Amino acid sequence: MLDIKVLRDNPDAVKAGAIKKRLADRVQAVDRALAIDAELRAMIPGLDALRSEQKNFGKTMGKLSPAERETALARQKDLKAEIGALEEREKTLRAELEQQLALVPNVPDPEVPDGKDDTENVEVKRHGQVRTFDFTPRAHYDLAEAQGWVDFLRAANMAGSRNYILFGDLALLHDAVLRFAVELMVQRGFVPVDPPLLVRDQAMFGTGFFPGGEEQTYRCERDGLNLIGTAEVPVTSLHGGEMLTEDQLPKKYVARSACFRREAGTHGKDTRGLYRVHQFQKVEQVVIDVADQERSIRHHHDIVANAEALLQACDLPYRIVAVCGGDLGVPQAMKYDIETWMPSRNAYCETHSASRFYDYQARRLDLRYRPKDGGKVQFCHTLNNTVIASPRVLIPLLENHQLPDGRVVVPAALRPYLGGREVLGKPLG
RNA sequence: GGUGGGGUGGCAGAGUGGCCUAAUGCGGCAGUCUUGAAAACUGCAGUUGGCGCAAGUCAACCGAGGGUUCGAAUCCCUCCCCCACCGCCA
Repeated sequence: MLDIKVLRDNPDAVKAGAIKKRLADRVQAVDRALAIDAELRAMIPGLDALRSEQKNFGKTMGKLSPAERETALARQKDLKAEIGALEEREKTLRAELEQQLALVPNVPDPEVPDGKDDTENVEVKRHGQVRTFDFTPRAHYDLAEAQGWVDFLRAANMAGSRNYILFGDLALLHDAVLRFAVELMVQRGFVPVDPPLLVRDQAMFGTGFFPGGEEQTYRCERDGLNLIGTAEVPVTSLHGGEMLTEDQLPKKYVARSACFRREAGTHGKDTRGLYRVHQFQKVEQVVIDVADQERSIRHHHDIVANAEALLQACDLPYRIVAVCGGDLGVPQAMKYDIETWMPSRNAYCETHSASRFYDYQARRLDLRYRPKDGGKVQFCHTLNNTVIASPRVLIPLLENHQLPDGRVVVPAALRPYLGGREVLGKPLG
């Protein structure tokens, strides 16, 4: 949610932002919001004056003669009807304003590259050597199935497509990388959180997933609850509705959680293997801090660096892209994706997504703080980034670290989580 | 699931139809005193919106939404949440 004042002062910039995000259909929400705002502001002074008159009546009533009292009461009746009608209109307008304002996307920062979709994201950094194989490397699904580490068929039978069952060492590796990720973040001062996975609509709305993301979300209709697609939702909502004090900030949280995504509209895309699945585990980092653009940008770089540290510790080649306007979501002001090299796909593929929102989420969540210097109450800034998502990260781990015989080398950083083992699997024929 | 008690400003906590324009305390800010700090004292101060260059001024807000009333923090209804006890249960 943007401040209505931003729309008033700079409607063209807000509209240009929506167009840069390729959300042209939401441009009209700006004009609608402004029209409603104008009507509200035109009627409020009159309404306030009437309410003022009504309110003052109680003080004078006692001094009136019976006859005067009669006329005064008649006037009060009129006032009541008049105020009632105006309040009805005000209520409708405020609801509509809220609705339109909720549709207005956050304005992308100037540094966000122009572009229509993820093919036009701009690489800003590349790290690590892409491995060249002197044997024919196996794709992770072939390798894992041959090792008896994964079963897609039985998973599909019991749960439908885009599901998987991990077994044995791969189940352990999955857990190892997640545990490593949590510990790394705890070392870096983040507070571990184990949040609810089923949340109310307000949390989905507050983080900007609703309206718009309903189709991607599993919903428990009879309880009115939604399964989270990322721990960003409950963790960013953690202090929703609260008034924090500046000395409580920044809040840095790390949450490991299961994540659920319907992947509607992706039929036929990435159907093979562990890349695009309905349920996965993710370690997510969330930062909540004061309303300071420069600090937000610094946090943004920090949370990217945290993810990089993890990938480097796992000896995985990756690159960072600045996500272009057309690939940016509604609530983000700027986003970096980290893409890790996946030999079977012969490409760098998204494994991390680091976003900064400024106060867009905080406004929707009513997440505020009181500045130290006694200044005006402010909305917080929020950011988040993946630390690791598995099983997706198992793809590069298996494929980049495979041996010619189908065994897999464990990166040194993960060995403590696997009983010190350096290699997983048995030699394949 | 059942019964009962609650939800008031940053926090605690008074307030059962009209001087509530929400007491009081804590915390916060400014000042006096002090080498500095603490204590003490004095003053300022809720949030949101409208109008205004500003001082200011008007309105809304007492968990959410409806209702009764000339008038609601206060009475009624629905919902949400918290606490206590009982039942069931991982």
